[in-house]
Amino acid sequence: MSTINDVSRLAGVSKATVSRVLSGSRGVKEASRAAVLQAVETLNYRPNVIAQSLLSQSTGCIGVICAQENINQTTGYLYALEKHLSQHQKHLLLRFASGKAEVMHALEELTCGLCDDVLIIGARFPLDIPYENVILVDCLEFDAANSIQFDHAFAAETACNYLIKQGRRQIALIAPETSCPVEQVLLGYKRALENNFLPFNRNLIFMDATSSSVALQVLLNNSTTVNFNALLVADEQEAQRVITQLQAFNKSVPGDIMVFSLAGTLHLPGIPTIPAIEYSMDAMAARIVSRLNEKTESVAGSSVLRGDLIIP
Amino acid sequence: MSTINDVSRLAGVSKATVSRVLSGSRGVKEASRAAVLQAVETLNYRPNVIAQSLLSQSTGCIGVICAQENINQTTGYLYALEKHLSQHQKHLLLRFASGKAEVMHALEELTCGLCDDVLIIGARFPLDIPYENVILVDCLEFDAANSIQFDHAFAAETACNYLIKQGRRQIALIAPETSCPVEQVLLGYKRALENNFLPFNRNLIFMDATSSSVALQVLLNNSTTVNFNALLVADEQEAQRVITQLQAFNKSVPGDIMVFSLAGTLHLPGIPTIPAIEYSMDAMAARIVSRLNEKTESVAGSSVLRGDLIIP
DNA sequence: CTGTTAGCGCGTTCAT
DNA sequence: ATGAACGCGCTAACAG
Repeated sequence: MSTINDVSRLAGVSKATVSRVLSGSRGVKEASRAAVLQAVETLNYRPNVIAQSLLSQSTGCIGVICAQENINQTTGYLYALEKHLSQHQKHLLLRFASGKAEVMHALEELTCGLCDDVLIIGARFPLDIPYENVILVDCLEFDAANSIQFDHAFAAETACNYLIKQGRRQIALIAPETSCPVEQVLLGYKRALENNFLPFNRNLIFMDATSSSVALQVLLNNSTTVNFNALLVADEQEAQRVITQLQAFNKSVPGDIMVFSLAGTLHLPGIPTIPAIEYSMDAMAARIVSRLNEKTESVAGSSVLRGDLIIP
Repeated sequence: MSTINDVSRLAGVSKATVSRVLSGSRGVKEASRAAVLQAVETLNYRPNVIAQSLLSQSTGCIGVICAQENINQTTGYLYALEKHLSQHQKHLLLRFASGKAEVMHALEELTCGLCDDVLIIGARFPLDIPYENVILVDCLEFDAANSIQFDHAFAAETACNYLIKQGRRQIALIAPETSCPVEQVLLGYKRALENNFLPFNRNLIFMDATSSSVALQVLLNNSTTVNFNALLVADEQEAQRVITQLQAFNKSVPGDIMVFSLAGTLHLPGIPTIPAIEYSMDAMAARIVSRLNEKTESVAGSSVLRGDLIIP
């Protein structure tokens, strides 16, 4: 790769002039401007962004650490994020990490000058970040200063209200800690029940189950004593899993049991659409990018994103 | 962020000594080594990788341009790739691009010193790359020097052989140019037919159809004159789409028509598994990383990856 | 064993 | 208008 020295030599001017032509172009004699442009063309010169970064102390790289346990998801959110970032001349440095140790390790590697800022997405474990320029997206810390949250309480409340209006008053909830922030979900769940003057039945709630399959089985086994005609699950994958299991036990969906996904739908042909809360990945990306730009002006804070109700 | 100067000042040694301690640690007096380590600790100093990159002329960043038309896929391949790359101390710089212009634009932005190498994945359009350090993965150019190809001919041949052994001798093929390399697929398709002494029926082949739905409809409308009891499609998404359409026309799957996906399965609960060719993303990632390391030793070439047959 | 010097490629003074 | 010089943070070569 040719450098600015090669260009200045070929054009018969100094490095400074070359630099001037390529950046501002102001106050340069037309002759030398043309010569520089010509030399740039023949040498196919492009300024080395690393050298520029060293000087400007910013690389334009945004680290994105995906901490989702549930990796088998669509690229939807990465796509939306990348589109918004590249529109703002920023690069997306991708990293997957499961568990706190891996996240912190990735963070170490990205914050040595490589990335201007780092996003941590979907961590379902506590995380105390010692760095400034880190934004937590849909992570556990609710009150962290620099975080963008999905309003899971709102989602659960909306879900319950919808189900209740559909005549489903016995709503089971299977939401393991690893897939969603349980306190938030439970908060919304209870709020909806209260507002509809319905009793809270602890036997319908499964938050600590290691496996959602086991939780559902407990429900099915006790179905003579514990009634339920709706089921709230963390995401669409969980939904499909429980639907299969329900059908194996002769429960029709949504006839007997209405299954509701608290996060997203897959929109795949062949899969029947179920009611769900869906978060706009585009809105999320927009929020993130605006936050990144805000940071330059040293404004910060926590913001909350609410999902749309999808009705099949 | 503190610099090497801060450390050297605090430790009372020169920058060079600090550098020595942090890299080689060989031939440094124990006293000053301890002083440096102490200063590093208190200042929480970490070398700036950008400055190191400027000197070493390599950033450890690998650009990955995803040119898939079909974006709604799983993160599977990105996950596998990132895991392999980070294992080799390399960073994955992600970029989505549709169409040649966008790909070339992304390439321009990444090859200005930011990325040591660039991967272009899944481009279904011609692409003449003017740069050295670019590897084409599952792209159109079959004979490009630096490419890693999926053996689509082998996939189609395997698929047909399997279907024929299952008693399906009228195999329709819907493979639009945008989703797979048509020549390759057709090659394998024809080879299998020849080896099984079956006639080639042009009316079963749809390669240029703008929409696979239209193609299938042509087949269904002509079903009195053109028989088919198996259907080869590009990927699982296509498969689910055509299955829905087939069922709407009272064709049972796989009873009347066996649908075969030429690339991948989703393995989602709720979706019945169909026969398919599945490429190991882990094997692909391993191949890519080994090619990346080979390049350092200036060895190159084209290699081909074959997929596994998945039987439901 | 360690400090000094030079230079990676670039932008930005400060002179001229 | 433009060239020389400096510095971004770091490592490598040389000298002591």
